[in-house]
Amino acid sequence: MTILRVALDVPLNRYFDYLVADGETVSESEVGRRVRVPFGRRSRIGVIAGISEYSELPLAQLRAAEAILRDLPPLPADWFRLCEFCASYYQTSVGEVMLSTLPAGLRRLDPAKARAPRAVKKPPAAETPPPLTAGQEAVLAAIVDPAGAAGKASGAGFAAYLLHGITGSGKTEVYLRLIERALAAGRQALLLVPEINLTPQLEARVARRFPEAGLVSLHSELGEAARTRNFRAALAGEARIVLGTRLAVFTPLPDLGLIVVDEEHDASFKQQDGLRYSARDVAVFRARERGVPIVLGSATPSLESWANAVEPHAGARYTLLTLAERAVSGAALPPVRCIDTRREKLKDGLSSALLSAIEARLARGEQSLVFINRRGYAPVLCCASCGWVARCTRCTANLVLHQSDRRVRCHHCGFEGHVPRACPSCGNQDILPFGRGTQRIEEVLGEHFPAARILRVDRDSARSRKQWEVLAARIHAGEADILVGTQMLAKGHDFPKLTLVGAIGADAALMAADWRAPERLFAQLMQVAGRAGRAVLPGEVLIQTEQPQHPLYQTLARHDYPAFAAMQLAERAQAGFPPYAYQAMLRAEAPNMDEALAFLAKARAWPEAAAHAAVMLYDPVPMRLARRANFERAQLLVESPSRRALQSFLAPWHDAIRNERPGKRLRWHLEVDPIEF
DNA sequence: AGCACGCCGACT
DNA sequence: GTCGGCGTGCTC
Repeated sequence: MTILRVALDVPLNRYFDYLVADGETVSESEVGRRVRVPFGRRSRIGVIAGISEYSELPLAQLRAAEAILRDLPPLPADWFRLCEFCASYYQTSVGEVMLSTLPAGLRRLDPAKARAPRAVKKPPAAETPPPLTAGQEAVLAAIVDPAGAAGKASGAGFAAYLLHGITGSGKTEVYLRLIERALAAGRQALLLVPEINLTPQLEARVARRFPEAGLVSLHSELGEAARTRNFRAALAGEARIVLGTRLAVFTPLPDLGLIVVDEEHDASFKQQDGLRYSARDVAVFRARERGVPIVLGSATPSLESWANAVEPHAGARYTLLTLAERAVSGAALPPVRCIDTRREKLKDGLSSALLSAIEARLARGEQSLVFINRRGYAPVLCCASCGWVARCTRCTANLVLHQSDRRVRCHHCGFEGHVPRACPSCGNQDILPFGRGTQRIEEVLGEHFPAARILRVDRDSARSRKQWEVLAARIHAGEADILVGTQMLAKGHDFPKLTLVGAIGADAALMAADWRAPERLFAQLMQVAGRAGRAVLPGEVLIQTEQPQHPLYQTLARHDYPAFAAMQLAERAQAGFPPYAYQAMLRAEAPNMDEALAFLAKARAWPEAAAHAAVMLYDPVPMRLARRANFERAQLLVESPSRRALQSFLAPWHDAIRNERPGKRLRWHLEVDPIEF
């Protein structure tokens, strides 16, 4: 008797056994194919995870599979191991991992007729690679040649490298050379990037360099058909290079020989809903499991990765490689200077030093960038006479004034409303904006420099990839003198005429309750500072701050990431925070805070918790944004110095919570390795 | 997760 | 009298 063991998209962590349909012959080679099966009263698409002679259930309870779908090559064995690892590590079911990482087109009951793949447009000439710098040569020499690992036993070729390269040091060229080696050895390469929308030129560059490699990209903005097509090409081995965002880490690659994670510190590698995984961590597991090298690159590595590379007790899990020089000769790192804003009265948030620096750029026909990580006009709208503040009725948050379209918006739930003419509380007409966002800075700069062409770049002005590309093209064409923008502007693009970066409002991150805020701020400022003077023109970075002596700014001014990281790691070690502890977060949301807290308290009181001595459960507390979209939210932190101990606690605990069957109005989830608090 | 079944309150 | 609330249980 042949039994199909099928993974299905249900939160039950087991496979489901099916009989083979009449007349079907099934062999071991069907493992990895999709299958349509009856489940409950409807049909579903599953994946054949195994074939067996026996079932634990009486045969009479088994139903027959409806059809095995043979439109794709079977998913490979290492893809199953990857999904199984993720299911167990992130406390979800195998079926959910497997099915949720397939493109929607492959989960369809009625498979759309596969259109013939469009002929791949081959880019014109393959371009000549630029000569390598000494630093790049050294880095490449230190990385085990994937070709050497080819054909060896599983695990033999694994090595993890942390490539710490300052902005403009030519990390991308290193990636390209490594990809070249992998391709030459007949292997596939997987290149993960944080947000492909912001880096269309990277895709173009890879395509130009490897016109024969059938490069495909995989990211969430891709249409369903294109995503299915690209997934298929990767699985069939036709695409030799896959470039994608976090979801691409699950792409089946039969000849995988190299993984690169660019900007590995970036928070967008962490999926924040559904299956809450870290694509960077999954990538490292995958490389180890497949026995291939992985390179994590960043100018400001995550402290987790940094510790893995430099901490003696981490046993040098990663090999640290450094690119300390900019690749373009003469393009030095821009000097970074703090402007002490305690010494002068600011004009609408801008210091005279920053204003005159912008003025000098205008006079020379160069571009300036003002970085402020807050969109909208003003974060607070307040009545001058009674103190009323515009608040979101559904969230514990203030409404943000968006002057450009005279609306107020909640940045957490999407609520939108008119700007009130008068104070709803006392009727006073003086409703005033407090604080500054990109729109207000844009306005203020317009008043100071009426002749300047100012361009604002934030999630409001660049909603889609297309809009952002149009803006980027205008900046490149020199159609803007001053750019005002959020974090968005810090990524990807090089603007040759940009020689001044001014950062305002950065201090907010120093006061933040989130202990990861300094790490993020340092990375953001380093990244945005890297926009200045990337070509021949020298650049300059000015940071407005009330704490110019702060070690974060001091190390930043010296471009000394290692010193900053050492400082942060010392603080983390002292406080017992990651990477010196492993964490999981149980979150609950309900119409009432009491319900959410009661649920967590019950979970905390799980009797068997006492048996896990190495695991510590904190008290349930309301989240910082305690109410969002009419749900009261609370969380419970679980922590252990041992990842293994945490894992062995989580699995039975998670089961116990699931069996509790909390009320219908309560939603909860467990997140492993949370990064947001 | 869906989607059944099943047992108690306010409506044509 | 029944329409519908959500508690409980199952899915190979």
